[in-house]
Amino acid sequence: MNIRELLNQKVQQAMQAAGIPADYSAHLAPSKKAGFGDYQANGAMAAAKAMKTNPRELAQTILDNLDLDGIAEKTEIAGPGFINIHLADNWLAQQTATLLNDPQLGQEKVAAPQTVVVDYSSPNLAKEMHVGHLRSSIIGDALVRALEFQGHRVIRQNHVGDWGTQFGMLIAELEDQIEDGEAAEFALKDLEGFYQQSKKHFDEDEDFAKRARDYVVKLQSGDERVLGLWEKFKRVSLHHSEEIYEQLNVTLKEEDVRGESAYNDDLPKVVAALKKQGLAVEDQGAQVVFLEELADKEGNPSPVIIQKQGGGYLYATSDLAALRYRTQSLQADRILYFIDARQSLHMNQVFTLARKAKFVPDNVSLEHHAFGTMMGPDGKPFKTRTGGTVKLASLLDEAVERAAALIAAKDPGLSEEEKVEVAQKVGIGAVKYADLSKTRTNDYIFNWDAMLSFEGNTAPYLQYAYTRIQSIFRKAGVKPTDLAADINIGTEAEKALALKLLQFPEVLDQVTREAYPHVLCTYLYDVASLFMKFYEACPILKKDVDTATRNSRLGIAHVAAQTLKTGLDLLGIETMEKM
RNA sequence: GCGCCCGUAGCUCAGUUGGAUAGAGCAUCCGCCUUCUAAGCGGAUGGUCGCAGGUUCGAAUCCUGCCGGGUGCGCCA
Repeated sequence: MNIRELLNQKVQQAMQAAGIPADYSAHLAPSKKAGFGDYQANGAMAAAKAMKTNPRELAQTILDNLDLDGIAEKTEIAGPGFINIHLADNWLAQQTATLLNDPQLGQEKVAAPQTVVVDYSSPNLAKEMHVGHLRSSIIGDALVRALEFQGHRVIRQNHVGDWGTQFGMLIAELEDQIEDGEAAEFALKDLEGFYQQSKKHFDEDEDFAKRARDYVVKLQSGDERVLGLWEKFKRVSLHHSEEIYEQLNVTLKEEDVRGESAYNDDLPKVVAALKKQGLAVEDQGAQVVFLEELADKEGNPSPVIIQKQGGGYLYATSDLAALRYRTQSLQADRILYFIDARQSLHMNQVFTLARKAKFVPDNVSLEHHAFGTMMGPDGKPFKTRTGGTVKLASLLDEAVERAAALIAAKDPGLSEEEKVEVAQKVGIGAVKYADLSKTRTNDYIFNWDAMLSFEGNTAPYLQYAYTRIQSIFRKAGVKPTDLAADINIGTEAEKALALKLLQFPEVLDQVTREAYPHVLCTYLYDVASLFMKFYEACPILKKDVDTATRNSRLGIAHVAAQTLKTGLDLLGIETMEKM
């Protein structure tokens, strides 16, 4: 049940019955102010303008044709031609009751599922994961979960950086250390340190550097021994990423990894295809495509190098190969990339070129969902005190430690085991929510105190709202599944909460359409706030509450809890029974 | 130089193909617990929506110019 869609259809029909051409939309939206009903249709004004008639009169004609019997208790025209719709309490109560035992919470599985390929996280295996990988990993994962919840077929693609010149250097270093008798796992325990060390050798030791360059060639020509060392390195580095995903509660698994190296065999084919089509031309010894589509003011086309002089390939080439794989082999209808905004030009070039070369059919949607940089509290890029890159692992550890300290200070009477669980879920949830709740396209300021303040629009506030409801059920000794599907709405607080709960599907629509998880965050915060108000205004277990009212309110509370739990789960944030 | 993103309350942020009196949280101030978790709720203060024009019934939103910040622009990924 999607209220917005239902009302939109009804108003749309009424508009057509009123003689308005079908291309004018009802422009239906939730009302912004309490006095303006629950939903408003703003389409009459634009239509009247085009038809050169009086907007209020046209709105009246639409109302005359609008049948909302049983759904709305009142419709009215306001201002220059707004149509305000006041939904009926009975209808809202009935609809809420249908959510009681519905794990989908009103979100029906889509009738025509799409195959959606989502490219996210994609760390460079040469180094340890750092804060720069956080946003892609958690925003991408939230979208993946939301799309699956709607019933789409989602294919995760972790396009890890596992190829390129730096691997020659890393393999040479690994070889040296293994000869010294160290196991690969031990040598690579500190991946970041290992990288620095190998870089140092490369810069300072000419023989080492020569060997490193030689290994790049051997790697590319398939030398078995070098390939073996490379595999060993990759396995350890991937294992490190998997540990991070597990702690972060990100759903990426080993089988979702398809790194750059997977496309090695396709790279010459991509170049050959582009040359054959006359798109790629030789320029200063390299193979270059000049895109007039992205030309500057003077008409200079935008160059994309797909093969270096000397024959090496670049990441534009492997991104093109990946696009071919995703459309041809994976049969994607939609491909989403969660990559830093700084790569916007690159993505634009790759998409433009892929279309031009017919690697991707017109009906496949290519979407770069960019995001800004993570800044420190001073507004500058987030770094350690010494100016180094912040490792993701230490950031997450610190989050859990800080959460544990707060729990210890509050002392809510939890067992040791519960404290560990709550610290984990609150700490990680706080970090993720702080990020997910901001519009992804902007840079965002990372601030420990704000995200863990346990007040306002934070993960702990939402988690707390959930535990409050669980506490009510524990106290009542009632299983939610035993509740009769009988809900009554008698107060403003109940109505406002019920209406909000029924809007879950329409919010998810927007989230997956625009790839904006912050919309879901705002929604869940509204749910939690409205529940808190309901909790204050509507006693449930107190003496003077009659059984019918008590059960109805338990029902509303249960749907609120499920909405919070499910919504947070779609964001990759866990809930707990007590905190 | 050119491209892309951004500029909203002291701070952090919302604002749904242009809609009604621009909204939250934090901070500050004032209230509310012997009764379902006060990690909560209610109220108050706080705005030239960067600046200037334009488009129209209507602009934070669209267009143009300027100011300020970020980021990117041929052989790294």
